[in-house]
Amino acid sequence: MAAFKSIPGTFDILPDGYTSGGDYVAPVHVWRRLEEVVRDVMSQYGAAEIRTPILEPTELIARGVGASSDIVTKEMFAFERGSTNYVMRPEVTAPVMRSYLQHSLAQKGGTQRLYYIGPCFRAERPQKGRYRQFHQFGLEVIGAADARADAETIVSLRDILERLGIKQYSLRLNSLGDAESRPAFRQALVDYFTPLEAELTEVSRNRLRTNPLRILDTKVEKERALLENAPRLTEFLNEESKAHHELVKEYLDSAGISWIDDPFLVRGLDYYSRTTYEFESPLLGAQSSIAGGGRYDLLSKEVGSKEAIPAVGFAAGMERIIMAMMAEEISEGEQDRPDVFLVALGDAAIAWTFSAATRLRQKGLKVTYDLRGRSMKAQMREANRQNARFVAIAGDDELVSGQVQLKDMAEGVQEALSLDEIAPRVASSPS
RNA sequence: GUGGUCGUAGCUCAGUUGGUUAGAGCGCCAGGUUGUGGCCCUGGAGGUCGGGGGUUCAAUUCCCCUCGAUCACCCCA
Repeated sequence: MAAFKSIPGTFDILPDGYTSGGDYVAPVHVWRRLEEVVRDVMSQYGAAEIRTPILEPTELIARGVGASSDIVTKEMFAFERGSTNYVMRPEVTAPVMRSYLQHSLAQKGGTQRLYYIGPCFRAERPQKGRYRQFHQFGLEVIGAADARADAETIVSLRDILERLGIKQYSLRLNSLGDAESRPAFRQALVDYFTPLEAELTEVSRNRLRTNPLRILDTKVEKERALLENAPRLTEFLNEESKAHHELVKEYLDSAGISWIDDPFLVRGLDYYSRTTYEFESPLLGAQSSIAGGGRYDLLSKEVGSKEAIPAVGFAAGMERIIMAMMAEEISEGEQDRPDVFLVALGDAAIAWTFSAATRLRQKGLKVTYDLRGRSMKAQMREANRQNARFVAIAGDDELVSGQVQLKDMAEGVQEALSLDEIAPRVASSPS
């Protein structure tokens, strides 16, 4: 038993994949593959990367998520130091908005398309697909009210999933209406359910007070039946919101995306408006959401902007996407492998490996060698384990002649070459 | 925060109806090959049987607590 272990709900990503308590953690090259695809697709959409601090003022996040104080006190890693309250960011939308305002990015002309990749932290009890340190990537399109912006975020996410080879996912879509319709609907829902309170589960009774829209999420049969006659969000949308929603759906159709209109899809927070959506995978258990997004025209004012700045975006859970990739048995890119592994026989050759490696690396090759002075057999085994393309063998004879034996590990053939001939030879061979 | 299940080697798991030195496969190390990997054979290292307490002549095994893992609820920004 090791003396120290990683904090519950956190995990190491190693060069090789491993299982821990039955949980598979994908090797680092899978993560890099995902990140590459994200960067690639994001740049196709004209999005630029933004990196914001892990630590943010607690107040920023508290304003962002609204007054649901439970989230701040119980679900976040927050602490006080001196007179400042810090929080380890639980999401990146509010930080990006903060950064946008802080640096007056609105002055950079038109809309900002910003994407991020990085860790987030929530103090929840871990379960499948839910960790205390987890990783998200996301896109925020700030300064655009146009329905194309809403659709664009969805299409970019679709592109990323497709590029990764993920086939099994679904997209649910809804409109939450604007600053007037949402509170009206919320009130109507409360008015409808209050007389029925006795028929609700305890959970839903709590939601009735704290977050009535969440009742729409219920999985209880009886409550779903009650919802049949409940007020419909769509009835509360004004003409502009309806038109916006229709337009988003038209754009999605033209992009060839299939979606499900789900009037029960809600987000917990008040700053969302109009478009809201969720990508789900059927392969992930209870935490089936792989990405969620929507329009948040009201956030900017919550975090201190004088004017409302229209914005739309999504956040995607990288752990869950990788779980989906693993479940679909997607081949996940390649592990890094050395071009040349140097095998040394004898003390003179051991000293030679260092200078030879330096020289070959300066020519751009990936070069490794054994650091423990082991037997030739062990060195060959190590070269094989590292999946080296070539092995360069040097003993006393080779050091005298100035030529080493370069062995092609896949072909099993070898030839005598000088050190300077190695790089061209490796380059001419198919990797 | 609540509940279910589970903790034996690096990994996946046997096992002990409580009884001398706790096993296998894979992985790791080495030898079989005096300078050649993968396959095969042989050998080896590696475990205070998650931790603490209790019952007992004796606990890895039974009981309690605790920690951890996992799944679900809650929450979901």
